[in-house]
Amino acid sequence: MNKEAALHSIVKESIIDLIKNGEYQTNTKLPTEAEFCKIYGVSRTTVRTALQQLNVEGYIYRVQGKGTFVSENKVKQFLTSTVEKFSEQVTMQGKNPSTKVISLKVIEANATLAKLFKQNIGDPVNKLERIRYVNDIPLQYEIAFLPWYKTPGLNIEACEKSLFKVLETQFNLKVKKTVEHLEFSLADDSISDKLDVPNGSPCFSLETYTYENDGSVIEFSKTLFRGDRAHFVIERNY
Amino acid sequence: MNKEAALHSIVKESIIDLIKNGEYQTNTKLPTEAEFCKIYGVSRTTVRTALQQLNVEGYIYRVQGKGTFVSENKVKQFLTSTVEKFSEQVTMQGKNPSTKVISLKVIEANATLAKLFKQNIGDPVNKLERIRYVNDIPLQYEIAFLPWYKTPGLNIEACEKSLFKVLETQFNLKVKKTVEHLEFSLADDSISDKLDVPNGSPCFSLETYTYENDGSVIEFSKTLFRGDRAHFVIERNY
DNA sequence: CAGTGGTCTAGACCACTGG
DNA sequence: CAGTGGTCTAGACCACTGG
Repeated sequence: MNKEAALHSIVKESIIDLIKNGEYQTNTKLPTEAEFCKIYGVSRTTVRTALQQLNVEGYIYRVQGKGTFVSENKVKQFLTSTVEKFSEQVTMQGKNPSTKVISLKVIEANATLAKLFKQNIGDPVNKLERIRYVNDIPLQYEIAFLPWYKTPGLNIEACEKSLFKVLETQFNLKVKKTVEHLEFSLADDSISDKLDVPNGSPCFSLETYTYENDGSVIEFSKTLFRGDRAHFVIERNY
Repeated sequence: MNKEAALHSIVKESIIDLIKNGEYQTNTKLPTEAEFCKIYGVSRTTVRTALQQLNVEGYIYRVQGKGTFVSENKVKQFLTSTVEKFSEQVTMQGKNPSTKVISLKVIEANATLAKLFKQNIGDPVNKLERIRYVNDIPLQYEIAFLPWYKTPGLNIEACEKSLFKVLETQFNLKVKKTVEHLEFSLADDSISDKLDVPNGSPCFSLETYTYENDGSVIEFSKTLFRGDRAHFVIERNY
């Protein structure tokens, strides 16, 4: 189903692995572009494409005239990857993540969901409720909606891990864009119960729209974070 | 002082201008890569570099086999550009932005600032306090610190506009990276007074570290947003 | 000065779109 | 099938770094 990965992706993933395995240590110098060309047997353009992406994603930094270096192994809680990399991020902070699926059911689309997914009212939609814990204390409560025709047979086991990974491997859906809205809100009865906080506690409300290549929405989710335990880090390279 | 802009930057800025002027309308097709090559008399690589950046920044979207299109003119409140593009963002939402400089003074670096800017304790640091209003209602209160040796003679008039623009044009400092920390906080006496909200009102606290090319910090700021009026949108393209 | 990343060119082949 | 963006190569010149 999947076409072969592009060369620059292979180079990129390979370098990420080497960084994670400790082959390339933090703040040490990576091979030069010319050396990478030889190592992987590809052109400089291909190496540069890989390195540019690693730079944007924060793995490396580059200094003209000096070289390319491995970034510090800091915790990068990109807002845009809260769904995708929850477990990994928490683990990197030396804590223990877990996910509990509250429910996974197929519901009928209401007017809002029908419009969002370009379906008709009453068409089937997967509704997934999850709570995520860090060291067994609840951090976030999440409700996700996915149109059934794009994600038939979504199963609970897969949802206990990464939803994004499931979309890509099981349904061959490639995420092109995400738009997130972050606001302040207060825990109501239902939320305070799920996050184990008093009614009226401060929370972050994060609504996420996930788009496919063709511009259609493949996921809409609403996540509530405990205000006393959530901390977002946004890092951007220019 | 500034070296000449790269060709791809010139192409990029030119296309942004044409979009803003309405030459290229929302959701219509842009010229093809080949056409841009002819228009600007540059290679396809140069055109693609420009278009790739425009894609990441949300100006355009691309569909293989079809073409390149102008994105919808939505409000993009990138968290990372709250400082830089405050006025522009607010204006796009049809509202009236204003900035009031509370104070601009030179203080002596304490231990934290000294360490951050790699200076000695007691070295001079610019301290800038501002309040930003939308339709004359306060939205955010900001304290920014900039090491004096990098920003000598910073003046109040410049600070009423864009600090980032001043850094670039007046001091020739190019921003390479920003790291922002977003947390929940409650307004204390001082803040509640400045933002005109009751003591204990919910706020967003956003701490920003701004880095130069060589990895040194050129700005540290702490901004408090009114929780009842702030709404962040984070958009990312893949 | 040699080493290294930044910019740019010209050209080739591919995958996807839509008639 | 022609048109269009995606990937890749080989090669050139430049700006910046640090001995």
